[in-house]
Amino acid sequence: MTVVTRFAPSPTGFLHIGGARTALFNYLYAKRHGGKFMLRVEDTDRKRSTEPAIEAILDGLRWLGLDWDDEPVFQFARVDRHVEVAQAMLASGHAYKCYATNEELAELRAAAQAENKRFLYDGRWRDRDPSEAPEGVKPAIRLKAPKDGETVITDLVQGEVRVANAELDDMVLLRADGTPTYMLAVVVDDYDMGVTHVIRGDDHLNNTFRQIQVFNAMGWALPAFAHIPLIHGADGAKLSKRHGALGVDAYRDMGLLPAAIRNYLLRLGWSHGDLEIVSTADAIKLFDLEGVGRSASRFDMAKLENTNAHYMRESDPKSLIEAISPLIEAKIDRSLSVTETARLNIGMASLQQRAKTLLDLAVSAEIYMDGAPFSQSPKAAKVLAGADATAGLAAALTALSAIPDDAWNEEGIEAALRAGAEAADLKLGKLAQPLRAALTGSDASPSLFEVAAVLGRDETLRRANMHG
RNA sequence: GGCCCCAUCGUCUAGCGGUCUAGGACGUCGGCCUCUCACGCCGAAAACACGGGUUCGAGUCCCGUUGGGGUCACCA
Repeated sequence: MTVVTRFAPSPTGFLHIGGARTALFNYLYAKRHGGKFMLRVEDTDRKRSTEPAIEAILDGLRWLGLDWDDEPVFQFARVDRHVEVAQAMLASGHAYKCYATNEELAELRAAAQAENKRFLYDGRWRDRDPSEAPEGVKPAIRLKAPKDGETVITDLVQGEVRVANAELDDMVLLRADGTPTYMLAVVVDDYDMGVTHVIRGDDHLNNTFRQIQVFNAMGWALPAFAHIPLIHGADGAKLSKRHGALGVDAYRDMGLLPAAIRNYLLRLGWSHGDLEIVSTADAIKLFDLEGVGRSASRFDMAKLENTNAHYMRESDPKSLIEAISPLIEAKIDRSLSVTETARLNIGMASLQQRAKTLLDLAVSAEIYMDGAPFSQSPKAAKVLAGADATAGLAAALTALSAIPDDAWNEEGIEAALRAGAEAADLKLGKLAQPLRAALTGSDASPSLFEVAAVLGRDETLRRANMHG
């Protein structure tokens, strides 16, 4: 049997981090088993579903590299089929028409609330003759759910979960206006799409009991279920929009790499011994549902950033330059010159060692722009204002000026600066820090010898002289 | 509140009855390296929620308590 998984977001907002992880797990599971990863847009709520949300979700998945197989299925386009199934259930006696009005239902709900009890539809039309139907009331169609016994979910993550059928009421399959409910639509779509493994957040666990009843009513084989724990915010509460849950686009804007997000999300709730760094290629070989934990986990930005820093270091310098060029251009308000790009090509390897995000990287790369440094950090200013800064800088300048053009490289610069320090009877740091402040406007940067080499003789001396 | 789920360092987790004086990672704090920063390396503090069982033996199995979470629509 070919594995078919699916990610089924409702397009009422952006793709948040929890959805991204659900998609990831579905993707990995399908790939692991050589199956298909499908996308289904659950847009049956016409009031809340929006086109921009659909785009945001699709873009988010694409950006994360979670490409789906086949065309996305739009649930709303399948209403006829959902209605057809509801009618079949009506015909087979697994469903019935319910003429209870909204007012009646509201009363029941209020009564239940007054007694501090949960509202359960009482099945008042379950066995009534249709001839008793009131005039002018359009019926909803409800599932004739089993009243006795229990419904059991055999979940690949949660184990066996059971509930007494008395706890479940006859849910609505088709609304009075003839539109299908989510509960009906999911089951029909999962069945029609040949979904073999339903991997979703465990906020759906309670829905699963009812969905199983629909599968049973239709005589359809059950897919395997795997309910993965939710991701909570740093405070332990559910990650909600009000709680600062962000769309994946926000993480992109923070300068995070998709590979890093995939790795972080994978490890959030899944483990394979002590493995921490797992590429997606490796994850496809290793991912299993047994490795998924059963308790909710908290989202930890610091660890995500650390993972991101790791992937930054591993990245191809060219791809990073491509990624940050637009950011730098926005900052300097012009295109990068050939010289500047050339400097980045040489300097990137060590810049990327130091950045946690693309944003950091773009800022650190500014030192290689013409006209930089664009600002001076307080610490750099302090270094330059120090008592021995002038002497150090002068010694550095003397040493630098004496370097012939053909020796202007990392080794040559280092040799000259070290010799200059010795000649002036100063520690290397006494020349290096003021020079660094002058060249970069900061007290921290890649190797000074490298920075000077990348900048070239003229630009280096120009910057150094501004403080000399 | 009913029902369901969960419970190891601050966080993510390893652990699937004895090898646990509980391991790894992030973070934190020291130190080394060193032209600064970062990387890297070395080291430290830091956890089995509680109470009962079962067992020769429990972080690991069972029950309860407590705590946390989810869910209770003619939303998805």
